[in-house]
Amino acid sequence: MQTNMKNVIAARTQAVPIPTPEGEFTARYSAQGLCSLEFPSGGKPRKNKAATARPAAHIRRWHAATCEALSLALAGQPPKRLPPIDLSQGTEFQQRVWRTLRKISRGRTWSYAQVARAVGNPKAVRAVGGACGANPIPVFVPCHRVLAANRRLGGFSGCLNWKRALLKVEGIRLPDYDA
DNA sequence: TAAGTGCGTCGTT
DNA sequence: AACGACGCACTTA
Repeated sequence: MQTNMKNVIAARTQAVPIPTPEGEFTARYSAQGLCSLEFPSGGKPRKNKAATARPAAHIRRWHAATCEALSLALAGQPPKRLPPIDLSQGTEFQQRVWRTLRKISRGRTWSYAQVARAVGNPKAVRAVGGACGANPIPVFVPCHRVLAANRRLGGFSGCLNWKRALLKVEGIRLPDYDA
């Protein structure tokens, strides 16, 4: 994605921290809803980082849903409610992939090839991997449920341990050699 | 079986 | 034109 586009998005979105036992996630909201979720970075305590303005009421509502859903997800539980999900920043192909990922139910896994078939480009297997890597809302758009064909772990844009952890709390067993 | 190599394929940069 | 969060066929031990 072009950097200037990123800047535009950054300028029009609001970042809100989410403290969890696992560290501080960051949620970003556009006018349409939750547009990105970031894993805790390095574990910085976050100093007096330019105290962002108190979010508007509708964003506070969305954020409450996000926090609750994230907390549940980290425990392997389904969300009671979710904020609106804004995937509009992706390309056509990426959005097709991301929408497909949302259909993978909790506790199940698909292969990259399966996802490729589902989006109608059976041969675009590697491209699906690329789209997963570009997923702006991990956890809620469950790219961690996509494994390589041999049922090995495959990759993850964040640290692979997050993928392992999320699969684990969902009760998904991986071959020993991935442990 | 297990591990390694090579190559097709396709969206993105 | 180059690069992957892949998959598959095909060696080697």
